[in-house]
Formats: sequence, C-alpha cells, structure tokens
Amino acid sequence: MVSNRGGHFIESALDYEKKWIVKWSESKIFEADPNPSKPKFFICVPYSYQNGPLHIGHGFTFTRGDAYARFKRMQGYNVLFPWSWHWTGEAVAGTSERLKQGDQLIRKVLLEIDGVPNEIIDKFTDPAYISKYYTEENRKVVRAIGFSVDFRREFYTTDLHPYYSKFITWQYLTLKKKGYVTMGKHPVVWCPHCKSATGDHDRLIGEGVSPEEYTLVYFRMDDVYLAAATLRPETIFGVTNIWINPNHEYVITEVDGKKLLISKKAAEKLSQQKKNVKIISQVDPKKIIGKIVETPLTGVYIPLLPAEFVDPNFGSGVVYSVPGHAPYDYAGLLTLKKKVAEVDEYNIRNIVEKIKPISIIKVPDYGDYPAVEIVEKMKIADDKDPRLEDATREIYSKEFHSGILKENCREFSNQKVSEARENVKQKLIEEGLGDIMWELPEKVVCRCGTECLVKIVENQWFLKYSDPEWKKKVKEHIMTMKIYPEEARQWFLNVVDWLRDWACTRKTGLGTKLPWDPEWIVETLSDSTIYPALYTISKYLNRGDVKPEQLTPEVLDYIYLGIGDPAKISAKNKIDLKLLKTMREEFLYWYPVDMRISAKELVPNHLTFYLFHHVAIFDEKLWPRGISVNGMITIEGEKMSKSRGKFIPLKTSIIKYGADTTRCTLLLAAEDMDDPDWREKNAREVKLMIEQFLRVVEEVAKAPLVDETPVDKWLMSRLQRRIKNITTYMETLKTRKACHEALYGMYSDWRWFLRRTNNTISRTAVKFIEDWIKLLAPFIPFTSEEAWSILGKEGFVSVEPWPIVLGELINPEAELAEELIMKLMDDIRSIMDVLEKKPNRVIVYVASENKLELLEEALNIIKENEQKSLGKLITRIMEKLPGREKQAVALARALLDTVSSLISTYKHKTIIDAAKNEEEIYKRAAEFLSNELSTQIQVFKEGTIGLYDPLKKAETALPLRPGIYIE
RNA sequence: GCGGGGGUAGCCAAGCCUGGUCAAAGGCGCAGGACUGAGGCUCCUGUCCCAUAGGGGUUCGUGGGUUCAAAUCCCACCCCCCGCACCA
Repeated sequence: MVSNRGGHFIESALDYEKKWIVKWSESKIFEADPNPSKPKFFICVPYSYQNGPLHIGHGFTFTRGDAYARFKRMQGYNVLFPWSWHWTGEAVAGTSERLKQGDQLIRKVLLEIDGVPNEIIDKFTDPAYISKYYTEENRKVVRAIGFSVDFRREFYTTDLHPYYSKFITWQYLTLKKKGYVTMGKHPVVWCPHCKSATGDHDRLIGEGVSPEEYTLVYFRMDDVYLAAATLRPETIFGVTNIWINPNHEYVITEVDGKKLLISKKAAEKLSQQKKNVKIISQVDPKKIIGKIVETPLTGVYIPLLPAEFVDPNFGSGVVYSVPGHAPYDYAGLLTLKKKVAEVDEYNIRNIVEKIKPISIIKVPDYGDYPAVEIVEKMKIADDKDPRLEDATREIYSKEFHSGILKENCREFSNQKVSEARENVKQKLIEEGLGDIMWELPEKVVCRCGTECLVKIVENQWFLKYSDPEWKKKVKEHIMTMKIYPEEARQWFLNVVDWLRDWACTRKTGLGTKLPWDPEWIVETLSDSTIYPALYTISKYLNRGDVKPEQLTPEVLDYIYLGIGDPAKISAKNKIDLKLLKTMREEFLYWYPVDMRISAKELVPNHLTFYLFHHVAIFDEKLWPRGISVNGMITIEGEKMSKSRGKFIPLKTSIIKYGADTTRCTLLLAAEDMDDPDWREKNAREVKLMIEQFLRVVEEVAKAPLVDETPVDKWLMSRLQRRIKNITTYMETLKTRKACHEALYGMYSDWRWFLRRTNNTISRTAVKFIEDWIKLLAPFIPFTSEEAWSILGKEGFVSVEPWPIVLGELINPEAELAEELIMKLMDDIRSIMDVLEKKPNRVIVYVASENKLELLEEALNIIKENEQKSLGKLITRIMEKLPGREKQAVALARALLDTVSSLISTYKHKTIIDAAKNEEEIYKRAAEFLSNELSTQIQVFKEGTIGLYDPLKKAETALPLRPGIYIE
C-alpha cells in the first residue's frame, strides 16, 4: 500500500492555499463514512495512468468532479469522493524498455517535460518504480489543487498491490461464471522481430492503421487454386480475367488442405494467420500466363494475364479483374493492349482482344461501366497513373453506398452491394472456394524498424460485448441514466451498438493475472470498470482490518452480491462477522455511483465498459446513475503534445498561478463537450479577478456598516436569482456557466450596488458577500476559506450549507426600478454623445398619468396578439392623444420596444406599478444620476404647471420612457 | 468511410433546444476619462457603419426555404475538431 502520509506539499503560489490544505487534512472534513441520517452522494472520476505527471487536461476533468463534489457536500449530501491510481498496462514497461536501450528522446522527455530528477531516472528501468514515483508525485498535486478527497480509501492497481488483484480476480471469476468471457482469436498488427503486437505508440510509420479483412477467392487451375484477395467479393460476377505480376516470385502453398497459388510474400503473411501453411513449390509466373482458370460460384472460365500494377507484397499478389467496375482493371487492360510485344511473347493477343467489361452493378450517376467511364473522363491512359487511386475510391464508395447487383448475379441479384458483399463472402467460404485474409491497408513499421504484418492471435480471451442480451440491458439502462450533456447519450447508444468482442488479456505489462489462465494478464481497460465498488470497503483494507488474503471470492460475493451465509463465510475466512456485515452495509450505503465525470475520449471505451460490467455483475439498483463528459484540453489553441512542448503539468500551473486560479481558469475554459483551451493570458486575468474578490471581502470586513441602503432590496433580489441560476447550472454539470456567474455575475451586481450606495455597505450587503463566498467555494475553495475567515467566520465554508433561494427576498419591483435607472442613464448618455458637448443640466419628463392607460393597452395588445400590435397601438394612441397623429407611429414603436423588453422578466402588475412610481424612482436616483453624469439632473412630470420645456420633450414622454431634455 | 461535436463581431466565448426582449451576455484587447507623485491595481465610458436628440443601415460558415418575423426552425453545400479497438 502506498502510504497515505501528508506533509509533502508542493510549493503553491499562495501561502493561504498551503494553510488550508493542512487545515482541511487535519479536520478530516472530506472523510466520508456512512451516515443514515444524510442522503449519500458517490462521485468519482476515472483514475489516471501513472506514467507521467498529472497535467492540466487531468486538471480540467478532475476539477469539474471536485467542484461538483463540493457543491453536493454543501447541499447537505454525505459525499464520497475517492481517489486512486492506475498502474495497469504496457506503456510504462515500454518506457523502461526504451530507457534500457538508451533511447535519448525518452530520457529527454522524462527529464525536461516530466521533471524527473536526474539522480533517480536510472531507476526508471523498473516499470513498477515509474508508477510508484508518479503516484507519490501526483498525490501531492491532488492535495495541492484542493480536491476534496477521502484519502483513506486510496489504492493503485495491478498485482503489485496487495488487495486490488483480489478484487479483479473476483470480478473475472464472476464474469466467467456468467458467460461474459470467452476464448477466441483475432488479428493484430504484429512485429515479427519483437514477436509482439505493435500498438499505435510503438510504430515508426503507420499510426492509426489497423488490419482490414480481405476475401480470398479461389480460381481453380487443375488441382491448384489461384487465391485472389479482394475487398469486393460481390464483383466476381463481373470477372473477366486474373492478373498476376510476371516479374515476381510466386509459390504454391498448402493451406487447410488446399493448394493455393499466391505470391511468395503472401505465403509468408498467411503463415502468420493460418495454421499449417506449407510452401510446396516455386512457380514461374511467366509460364502460366495465358492459362485458363475456373471462376468459383459461376464456373466461368477466364484467362490469366500479366499486370505490373499488381503488388506482390500486398494481399495475395493475385488479383481478379473486373474492368467494368474497377478502374485499375480497366486501365490494366488498356495498358496490356498497348504492349504488343509482351502480348505476343505470351501468345495471348487473341485473348486480350476479346476481353470486354461486364456490367453487374447498377449505380446512380453512372452508366453500365462506371470504371470505364471514370477512366475515360479522367483521361487515364495506363495502369501506372496515380489518379487511379482516386478513381478507385470514388467508384468503390459510390457502389458500396448506392449500388445494387444486376440480374446477372445469380441469387445475389437485386441485393445492395453492401449486403451482397457479405453474402458472397459467406457463400465462398461455405463452398470451400474462399477464405479470409487480413492485410494492412498501409505500411506499418515497428519502432524496431521491422515492417509489421497481420497475425492472428490464438487463444485470446474476450469480453463478449457483442452479446445482444448484454447490449440490450446496457442500452436500456443508458436510456434511464442522467447523462450530461444530453448529446452524449446518443453517442453511448451508438458505441454499444458498434462494440465488438474485446480482447481483455495481454501477455506483457503490469496487471493482474487472469485467475484461470495465469499466463495472461487482464488488460488495462478491462481491469478498471467496477473498481468504484472497491472504494466502498477499501478503508478497512488500508487500515488492516481485513488482510488481502481474506478477500476471497466468497467474501467478495457476500459483500458485493449478498451471496452466502455471512456467519459461515466469516468463520471460514477468519473475518470478524460484524466487520463483514459492516462492509456489506457500507457497500450498499454508497452504491450506486451517482456521478462519474470524465473526458469524452473515454465514451467509446472506458465509460461504456464501466456500464457493461456493472450491468453484468451487479443488481440493477446498483447500476451507475449518472455520467458527465467534457472536452479535451488544448493549449493556446493547439493539441497537447509532449514532444512539441505543448504540455503543462498541473504542478507547474499551481506553482505559477496558484491552485484556485488554475481551477477557475480551467472551469471557465469550456462547457459540455467543447474542448477547453488553456491560455496563459486567461490564467493571469482570472488571478487578478480572484485577488479582486479577496480585496472586496477585506474591504467589507473592515467597513463601517449601516443598517440599510435604498438598494438593499435590489441586491437581495439579484442574489436570489444568482443563487437559482448557479444551482441549476451545477445540477446539470454546467460548470463553466456556474463558475462564471458565481465569479463575474456576482461581481457585477456588487459593483452596481457600490455605485448606487456611493460605497456605503449595509448589514444586508454583508449577507450578500457571505453567500458570494459560499457560491464560490466549489470553484475556488482556498480563496473562499480565506475570505470566510477574513469575515471572521468560524469553521470551514467548505461544509457550510449551500445558499438556497429565499422567495420572499425576490423583489421584481426593486429590480425593475434599478433597470429603469440604468436605462435612463443610458438614454441620457446616448443623447449626450450625439450632442458632443458638455450639458449644463438634464431635465427628465415623466409621462403624465393619463398615458398609463396606453401602457396597459400596450401590455394587453402584446399579450393577446403579438402580430399586429403596432398598428393597434397606433390607433389607440391617436384616439388617446388627439392632435398627435404625426408622432403616433414613433410613440407606438417606442412604447412597444420598452414594454416588450420588460414583459418576459416582469409581471404585468409589476410593470404598471413601476410606471405609477416612475417619478419617485427617478427623483430618488437624481443625485446618483447627477454624480454619474457630472451634470445636474432634474425630474418633472409632464403637465406640471409652468414646466420649462423648450423642445417640447414632455409630450414625447411615455410611461417607463421619460422625455429627456439636455441643455 | 462510420459515429460524435462545432463554425457568432479584433480575439476568446454565450445565445440556438423553447423564433420576436439580439447590434447580439461576459471576458480580453484597444481608445478616452477618473483615481495616483507617476505607474500598477481599481472604477467609469466607448469600441460593425452612418447620424448635432435617445435614430437608421448592414451583420452571426455558404446558398436556398418556412414565417408577419430567423444567429435561432428546415434542406443542401463548404470547412474545422474528436473517436474508430487491444491503446491508456
């Protein structure tokens, strides 16, 4: 067990961050034990592979998880947020191997990017040491960034860990028992030199290339079959001849009792894919040119012709020719017809002349012979033209997606090309006239420099994800889960559909041995599916209450499945009965997992496997309840890459900016499945904002308080809206919006408040600040704790109750009044801008009472028929204000604008009341406005006797839209 | 190719599901002003084009369509990112 010692903190940028790490740790507030009086919430993130330092990409996902955990904790849930480390896999072993071989590049990356100290790097030749080293390092980072983890439950994977492998052993025995693990074979990209599968990361050339399935089609020539490899077996109805390359070596081999004629290279390849491949004899290809062979299924006799475009290193080195539908084949014929000498040498002139394309596929946009058409259209003259690749791709794709076999295709006639392909293949194999051959579509070269080929690995263990019943259960469960964002749900469903059996064992690397076949190790993605269940009991194991060897399958059967008699199990395994029952209860208390948060790259693999395994093993009510996925980090707009230096360890940004700034910058970077972009500039801005927040709190803490200010009601009302929004956003994992509103939204309200009160702070305003601190606590917990203590509060804000909306404090009247003031200020300003001169004074004319009816009219009209409201309102205005017909249109439009902007936020009555109080509202704000605008503001009501109104602006006044005169 | 996501003003990035309140939130950058010994920080104002009274014009990848009304709905197209298996 990796020790759980504290005290080794990395240097954070900020002293107060270090302080709170210690306080949290000492107070144990994040350690979670079952508490029947509280609702539980189990949240987790996938553990990270320990082959390098945690980087800001991890930071993004994990901070979302932590923010959510903190939010739920403040909401009163008993939150379990555990942590562990993934050691399983082959990559670390690869690093060790490369280091042993003296690979300077890997050494450089380890030293310079990962920051491994020079004096210990030689120990990295031991894979286990690497994972151990990073686990120790990364634990410090997890603490430093303030994740609210219950560290008592920590573990790491593989059989290097005393009890993890016991858990995996139980898991695989259970899966096997239920029939979800089967044995089979599968093709892999293989290095003949290294004698191992060559994964993407182990390749010099050919990243992303995977084996493709070709069909071998057998053309009989006496007792030998020419085995042509094709991606399009359905085209054998259009075959006119066979191509071989006369300038290369061909052999006759015996495969499964049949004699096949293929290129020498193909025979070597095939020997990796089939048992008992024997080379019987060499064949001189020149000597068989012109011979006639029999087509399978149709029995048609066709000739064997020479073609240089046939690559003997690809496929079987034998190609059957379909000139009507394959551009290469048609071009091959054209070429051959021009090579008079060669044709005569083989004495095949007669044969060649007679060959005509055969049309077998109907396809839109083309006639009977698409290959002929495209070759002619592109003016391709011979089979060496590189554009044949494009032509082939075009025809291939077109025919696959929209082609239908014609009447001359026997029982396959009228089938879609996409269906017929599979059917013809099956038929050929059934009849013993075909087989499957795997081939790499592009060259792949192993890191060792050897060219790779495809090998069929035998006796491989698979997880049977193809099982339709299993799939069905998983899909049904996906339909009922909480998935954020919603778009991910369809993705999951697609993945389940598409998933094939998964090779779940490996021969090399770190991991846990397959219990019934210990020469295999359970593969990395397959040993990390239901481990959240282990968290529920791991604290007892870490404490030594249960010894690893006591974790037998029957003990785990009881804890996780409730199978067996606890008394007997207790006696047999010498586990205290009470403890055994406690573990069962604790598992049932925490399970299921309520929320798992991860990057979207894990949707097609880990997260889906996670669902499959839970569905396979546990009772339905223990299946995962929620998943949230997020995007993947880019750095300054570019993809993360160690070799290009686009890599920022979390530790680096914590040291540079502090933990809270790092957290907040990440959270603000993206939402849903969008990819967050880390920009140093953003981090600097966020840091300033956090400092500003702390300054605000300090000022409030010192400020003399008044009992009340006129905008308190407004402030409290705004606060309620903010609480509501932030809470809703958090509930749906909209962490960016939530964090943004908590930081910037709250700040903008606070600024307006200070402006309006001329920096006077009331007791109510302190309440606003308190809630602000709480609302920020999930995102910037260190700063929030610090702020909480600056305010003189006891305890930890991390465990304070989350603010709830107090309905009685929602005050639309107050909000609308402020909105009117802002609007008036804007209007006055925009006029001042146009005037471009310093005004002496501004007079505001509030509409007279008799215009209130117009407002009401406008509200009703909009409500009832939004379509012709303008016309109606114009009519009403003309009735109401006779003699003002000229202005009616403008007035109506202005009124409608004003009203329609308010109607969605405020109730009818609120708007009317505000209009009634309009004069009062402006008069109360007159001093404020005068200061803001640096001029004298006077407020009068339209119709006041002796009103000073040189521009007749009072007449233009409408309710909620006063007339303005500037001089 | 298949599947998923996306293209919004100088940049980043909301809005799109539930059409009108959108010239379009917020942040940055830039400009002006306040504060300051000066700066930094902070605060205010402006930042598509035109306009000497709160106005008008043209914008949300491209092209069509639906609608009284479209960044928002529908169709087609172009472009970008991610995953596609034995790799964590």
